[in-house]
Amino acid sequence: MSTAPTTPATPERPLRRDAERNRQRILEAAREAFAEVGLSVTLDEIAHRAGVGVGTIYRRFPDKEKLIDALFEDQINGFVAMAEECLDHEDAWSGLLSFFERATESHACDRGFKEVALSGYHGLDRCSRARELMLPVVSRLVDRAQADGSLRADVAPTDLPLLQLMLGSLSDCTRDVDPEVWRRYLGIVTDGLRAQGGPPSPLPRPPLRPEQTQEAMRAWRPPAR
Amino acid sequence: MSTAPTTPATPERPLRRDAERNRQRILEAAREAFAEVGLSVTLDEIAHRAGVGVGTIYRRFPDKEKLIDALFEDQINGFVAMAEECLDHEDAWSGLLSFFERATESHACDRGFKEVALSGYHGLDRCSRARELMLPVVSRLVDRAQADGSLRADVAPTDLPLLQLMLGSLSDCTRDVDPEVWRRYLGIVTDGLRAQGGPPSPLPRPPLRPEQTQEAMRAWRPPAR
DNA sequence: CAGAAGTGGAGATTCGATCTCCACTTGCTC
DNA sequence: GAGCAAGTGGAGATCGAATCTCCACTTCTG
Repeated sequence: MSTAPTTPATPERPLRRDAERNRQRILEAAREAFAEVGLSVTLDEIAHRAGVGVGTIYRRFPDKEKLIDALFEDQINGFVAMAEECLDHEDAWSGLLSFFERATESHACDRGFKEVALSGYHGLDRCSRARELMLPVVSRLVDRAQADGSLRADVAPTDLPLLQLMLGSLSDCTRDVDPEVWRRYLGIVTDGLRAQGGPPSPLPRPPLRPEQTQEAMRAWRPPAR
Repeated sequence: MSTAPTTPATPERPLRRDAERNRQRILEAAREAFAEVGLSVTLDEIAHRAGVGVGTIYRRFPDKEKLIDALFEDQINGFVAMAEECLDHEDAWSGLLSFFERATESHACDRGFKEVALSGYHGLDRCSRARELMLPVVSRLVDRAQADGSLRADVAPTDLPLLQLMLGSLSDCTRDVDPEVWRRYLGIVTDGLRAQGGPPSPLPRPPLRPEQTQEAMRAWRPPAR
């Protein structure tokens, strides 16, 4: 969300003023484009949004992967920090819910981030290292909520990323139709995770209308080969 | 599953015996390949599996789309029939569950079918006509289960295809790791759909181990552009 | 104002798919 | 079993979409 304080280039020799300005524009445009379209946006598209030529991008970043790595490092570390904060909720269940909701939200708002966070995407060392930090934190969230009897006993920490993945693909194809409707399905899933039944919790969003559903399905794309 | 009685070519003039045999091989190979890989398998791959050259495929089918349309017509009609059968369960809830389970199963076993059933995939007239028949049937399944108080009152018929879509993308990336684990997540989701809480229903499959989860995530691919 | 730094964007390159084409092979009919 | 229409394989024409290169030109800075 915030324009992160991305590394201001190696200060071996400072960039010319116009060059530095372009560098920032590229980073900004890339963040935007990755968020909207996903990691598959072309560099041509990014260059266009930044108002520069492709050549300018290649002058600053050796290749597309390096650009991605530079861009998402902060974001993925922030994600881990968010999970840790959720451990501090005094109520274990609401801590878990809060993690779940914020995680799904990040995925819904930023396709690029979702792809970096969920997939292997080879060659993003810094990002994949951060990903490894997640499982332990998630385990503690799960343990805590099972210990106090709010989370059903038969779910495991490894279930969470997979549930995230499911919700992520839903939000991916509903985003243009109703960008918040994923909350409805998150509600259904989390009701399915509670240990003791009670009445279902009210769903935070109304269902899609039939035409909206049609449109969402039309927006669905099979996974890339 | 069954080798459907696909239209035996226009009987204007019967094919030579070897040609008809090849035609069947192509259909069979295509069914297999679409199921395993999805609609994006190349015709080269299909030709290879069928033990014929690409040219032979093009002699029988004007293009890839026609081949797909021919292949999935029966299957999608069968799907609608299956949904109608589920209306006959005397218990509304188990009818709904049964539909849900069998639908997810078809998607898990056949990537091609999933893509035809869920996405718009333009230009498959016969298939898309069949898809339109679904909503009314699903509505009756939902109504019935709400009328007898087993299904939570705030879900709508349009929720079902979207829940299917979620489960479908899960099964897509877990299929090589544990082809049945989608049942676990189906269990969580359907627990979230029940009207009155009770104890959670036992999950039909154990969770994935951490390495398996890693592998499943590695198998995840972002939607095609 | 000189020269170093930076730039744009056409196009070289690679890749992976669909579909064409024709010299050759096979099956059917008489 | 001969002759010919039907059928075949698969190399390669063709398309499209992406990454990345290159260099004549522009812009900054000391």
